[in-house]
Amino acid sequence: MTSPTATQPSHSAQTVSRIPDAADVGGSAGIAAQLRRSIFEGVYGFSDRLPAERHLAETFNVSRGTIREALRRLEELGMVTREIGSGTFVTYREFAEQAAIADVTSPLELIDVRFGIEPQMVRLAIANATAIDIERLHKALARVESTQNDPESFTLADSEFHLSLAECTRNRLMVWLYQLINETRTHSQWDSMKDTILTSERIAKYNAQHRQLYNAIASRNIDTAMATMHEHLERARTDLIGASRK
Amino acid sequence: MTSPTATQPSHSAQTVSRIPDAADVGGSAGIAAQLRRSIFEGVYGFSDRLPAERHLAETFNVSRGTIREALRRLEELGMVTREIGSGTFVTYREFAEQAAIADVTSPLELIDVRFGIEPQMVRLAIANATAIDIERLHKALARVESTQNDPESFTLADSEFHLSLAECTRNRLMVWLYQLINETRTHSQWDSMKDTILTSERIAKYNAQHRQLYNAIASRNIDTAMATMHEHLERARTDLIGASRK
DNA sequence: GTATTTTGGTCCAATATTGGATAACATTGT
DNA sequence: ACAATGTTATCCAATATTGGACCAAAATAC
Repeated sequence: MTSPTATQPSHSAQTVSRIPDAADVGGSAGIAAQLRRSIFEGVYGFSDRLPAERHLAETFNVSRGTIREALRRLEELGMVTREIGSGTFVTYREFAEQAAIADVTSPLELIDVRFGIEPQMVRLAIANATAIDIERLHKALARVESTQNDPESFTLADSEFHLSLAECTRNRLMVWLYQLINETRTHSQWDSMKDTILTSERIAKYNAQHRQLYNAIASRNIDTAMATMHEHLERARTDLIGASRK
Repeated sequence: MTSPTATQPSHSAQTVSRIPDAADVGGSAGIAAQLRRSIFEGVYGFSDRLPAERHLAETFNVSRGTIREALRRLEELGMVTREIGSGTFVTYREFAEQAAIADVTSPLELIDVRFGIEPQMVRLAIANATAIDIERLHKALARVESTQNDPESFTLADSEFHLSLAECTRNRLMVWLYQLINETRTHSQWDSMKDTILTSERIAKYNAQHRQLYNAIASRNIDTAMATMHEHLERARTDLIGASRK
């Protein structure tokens, strides 16, 4: 075996020596390659669950042990994590173009930008928000207030609250920009610091400011609203600097 | 596997193992994948209500608990929020294409956003600009000043000047955002108005402000710089409103 | 206004499914 | 003969699914 020509299957394409695809290699290595490619291609997106090992064994027509070996390789590559009783989940996330920017942006840089955008958002919101916008902002407020103890869900709800505020401006460019800023917020190094920073005490204080901000906007009190937003961002910056000192 | 040809046809044959789609994996994970895809595709748009849990349970032919688990995953990803007695609502906003946003953004909306960004840019520029940044800003100033009579090239050089200012902040997110704003600027309705607005007299006045701004930044005079930037934007807004009245 | 219906939120216990682990054996290539 | 890999089988621990019931908030009907 091993004569190079012997491997060519072909009746048709023998002219070009076909480079064996990684997936053609039999066994766990080939299966790992196929799964990896599927993940790269987006067949399985971030946080998706792969078919169960026993199902994969059946579809690939191999034993479960082989599948487990293949998955072990993917796990080593950091592309999946496996949870007993639950399944195998994709942890690989493909990056959008903006992810490059988002990844190099520090939380402090983010705050600096927000210091420009958000007070202006408050001003425009007071000038342009309709009753429907205020109502939506109120719902977002209720949601963020209901996440007292979980940093993860607070971060999410907080983003939604500020995005609702952006929508109050009735300025589509503003909304779009703020979406991009929010995106950066989830991808930046903030992600790894939030558990340290967001104690339930701090969350409570942030939420007090959220409510104050809402009240000021709903009553069209621009001075209070602007002042509150400044305090809000100043507090965020202070907490951030305090955390990076440690 | 001795006979190489027997088992692996690999291309073109029917035995290629088809990897099940993410949506085909059973249970809550598969349902979450299907719902997520529907949201991405716009079947359920922003703020739309998803079918009731009990209804989804019937549709997917699974128990309500499974549906709830799938929805919990979507909630975790920030794609939906759930309200007792009301329903499950989509909170995922589709990123509109940049060009589409640019086309529907009015020059006045653009000015409103710049009113937030640019004064902050001035502040950060004074705090962070290096000698090299100041030098680059100076060159940009020279270029914009040399375009006294041509609205087209003034618009271009003006964009470059403000972008150089953005670079003075040493904040990559700021630079990136301002590039997007500049993009909008060239696509917006501004394009059709600039020949009316940009008389050589107005260009001269804008450039006087550019120089004043540069001098204030180079000498780190923040009060003068901020005031000048406000005047600059205010003048742009006034000229714009004046033009749209005609 | 009140009453009814609909909706998501929660808990329970029985059952099914999943990944983790091990052992005995088969196949392949060296 | 040897080592590596794949196969088959079995059991375990953790989790998911199911079907049911009831609750609380919101919407709807009256």
